[in-house]
Amino acid sequence: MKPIQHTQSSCRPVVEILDRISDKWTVMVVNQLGGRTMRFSELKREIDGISQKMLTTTLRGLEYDGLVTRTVYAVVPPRVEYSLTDLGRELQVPLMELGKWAIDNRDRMLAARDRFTERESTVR
Amino acid sequence: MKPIQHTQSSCRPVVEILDRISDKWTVMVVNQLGGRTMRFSELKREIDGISQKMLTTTLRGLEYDGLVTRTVYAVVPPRVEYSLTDLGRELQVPLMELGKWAIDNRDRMLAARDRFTERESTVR
DNA sequence: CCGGATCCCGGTCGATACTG
DNA sequence: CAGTATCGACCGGGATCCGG
Repeated sequence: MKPIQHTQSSCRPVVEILDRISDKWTVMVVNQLGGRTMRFSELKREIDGISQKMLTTTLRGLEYDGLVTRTVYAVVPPRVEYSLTDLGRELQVPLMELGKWAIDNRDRMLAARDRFTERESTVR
Repeated sequence: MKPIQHTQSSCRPVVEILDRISDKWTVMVVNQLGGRTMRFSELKREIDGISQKMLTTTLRGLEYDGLVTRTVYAVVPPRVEYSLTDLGRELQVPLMELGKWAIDNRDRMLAARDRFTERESTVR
């Protein structure tokens, strides 16, 4: 009968949600999709380094979670468009800040890595 | 000689940084570590579902990236303490907002999943 | 041709056991 | 207590095939 420490992190459910939204490709896709509607190939072109398989998987997950809408046009060649839902646009707010942090602090992280490596080589 | 579209997402470097900071366990560790210093076992206890291996790996990565400080006390039993650096505390700001979003919108995501599943079964 | 499904392979993750 | 070692399971990436 231990008292439950209700810190946010000791909850399995939160981990489960974080596992979906704090994924590298999820962050990239939601940030890229921001605002406007985009085609599959357009997303693939813009998001550097993503494989078509992972883009498909990520978009399916986002659709399942109600963050993205998928619209198929029965034309040839096929045309499939993706856009954020309301929930997706709300998620985009914290994700964009994360992306901004990444851009702003990249150099500091790289510098820290250099210091770490250098420190290691002097200690040994 | 194609013109470079300098949208944030088409930069490999940003993907590389995002890959490190938008990782499930990284988010959990930084959020848990917020403010105060913690021991290895304390982190392991608080972060639900993390394995000792992934905690070690994640902490090593965070140390390498200059986000966390690792302090070893030469006592027996061993005592190793971890705390956020200045850079880590700055990263914590967007990460906590992401965690907050996860908590606030969990139900909406679960509801969306139900709708998705239901829709699938009716279409078929 | 576009969007995506499938197969194979290599790397990563997790559980368990062991050590200073 | 705070890790390392090991091994099987799973996941991501690339190549290839396919349906409209």
